[in-house]
Amino acid sequence: MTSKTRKLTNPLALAVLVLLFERPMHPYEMAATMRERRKEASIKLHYGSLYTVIQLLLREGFIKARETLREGRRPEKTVYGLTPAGRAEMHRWLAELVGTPIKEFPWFEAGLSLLPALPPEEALALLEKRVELLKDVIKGIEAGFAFVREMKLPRLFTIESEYHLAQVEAERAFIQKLLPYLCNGADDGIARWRALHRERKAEKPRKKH
Amino acid sequence: MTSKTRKLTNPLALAVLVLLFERPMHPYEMAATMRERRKEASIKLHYGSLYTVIQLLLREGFIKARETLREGRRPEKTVYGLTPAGRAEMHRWLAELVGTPIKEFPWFEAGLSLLPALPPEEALALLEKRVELLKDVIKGIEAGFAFVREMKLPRLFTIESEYHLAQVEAERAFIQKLLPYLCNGADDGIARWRALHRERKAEKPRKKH
DNA sequence: GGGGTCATGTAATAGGTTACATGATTCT
DNA sequence: AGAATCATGTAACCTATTACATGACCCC
Repeated sequence: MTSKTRKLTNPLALAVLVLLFERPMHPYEMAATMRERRKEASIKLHYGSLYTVIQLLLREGFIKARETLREGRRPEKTVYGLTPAGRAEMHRWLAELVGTPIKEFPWFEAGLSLLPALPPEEALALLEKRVELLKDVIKGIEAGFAFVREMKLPRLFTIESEYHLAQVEAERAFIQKLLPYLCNGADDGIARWRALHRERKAEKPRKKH
Repeated sequence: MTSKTRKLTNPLALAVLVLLFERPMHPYEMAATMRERRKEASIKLHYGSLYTVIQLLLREGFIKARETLREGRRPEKTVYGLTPAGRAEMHRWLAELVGTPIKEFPWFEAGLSLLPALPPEEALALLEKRVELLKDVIKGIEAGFAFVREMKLPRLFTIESEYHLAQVEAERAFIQKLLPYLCNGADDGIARWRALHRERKAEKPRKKH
């Protein structure tokens, strides 16, 4: 099954499959484990939809109930486990994620591609602001590393943060390299951009009053 | 309105607002223009949902019908234009996109964070495969630049591709730096990873037959 | 007694995708 | 004649999000 034909696209579903590959668990335990491992930092998941996702995984035959526990008068805990199909799907999905680059659509890329709709001076100011904020993000990630190193957690469990850092770092460097062009660029694009927004500014005030 | 309270999150809606900021258009013309400018390369959009999105923009009061044209017996063309609210929303949204970094959730980052669920040798092979594919992606983007340069299009209209290239390049570099660690890493994480999958492999064959 | 955690779920909503349907016009 | 383009829309589906609801148990 390729990504095109995959029904479940919610990353929470993959996270659940991986957890159950480790060992059978009941839903609350899954959420607790993921929270403990801070999976929400690297995987887009909403714990609120856990029970929905489990329904879907059941429907697809990827997991099945193993046993139902009851302690005292508390609600029943249903422990789920992977089916062979689930194990296969987990493997296929994860291997695809790791081995095959897919085009992602970061919002910033969309923003850049629509940048000419902002006045040039404003665009410049916003990008400078972004650079500052990115520096804070970078500090935050590095602080996270420092913390993890103190806890003596092996590097293997933080490679996703290393990746995140590399991406953010690259973005920062990219913007800083881009700024001079937007600022002093003498090509036709920049000229037309400036002209367009000068026109607009001349038009608008008429409407007021 | 911040991203938290925004109702329309479909980037196609933003693209439409920006187009109408340029000039009033009818839907088909919007799609044609976006296609011509290859917006689908940098913005996640499905032209099929254009008419749905336009309904939503109308409902929100961001656009309104300007005039309805009919040529011969063809279907009516409704030309839409921005309302003041639409212009404001466009500006707010775009400025936010450009000026404020938000956490994105690339699938590869999720994959890395779940990597221990794959056998180490396989993970390694997949990452090596990914590097090769990334090199192709990079070549593709660079070929795009060459083409654009021949067309004498100003750089301003390709900065989103430059950004994309920077990100992909950073990812390639990151993986190549990571590989030696996964391969020869002598820390506890790698050791436990190898041990876990050795165990699994020893278990599984029993099930067959 | 109250707050926090354990633990499960339901229901409403809707934004978005996909596929389908229609028909005129223009080009080859 | 037939294919491609112009041009608009509908309708089903449905994943996923959000909010709400429930109640036991435990510790201070």
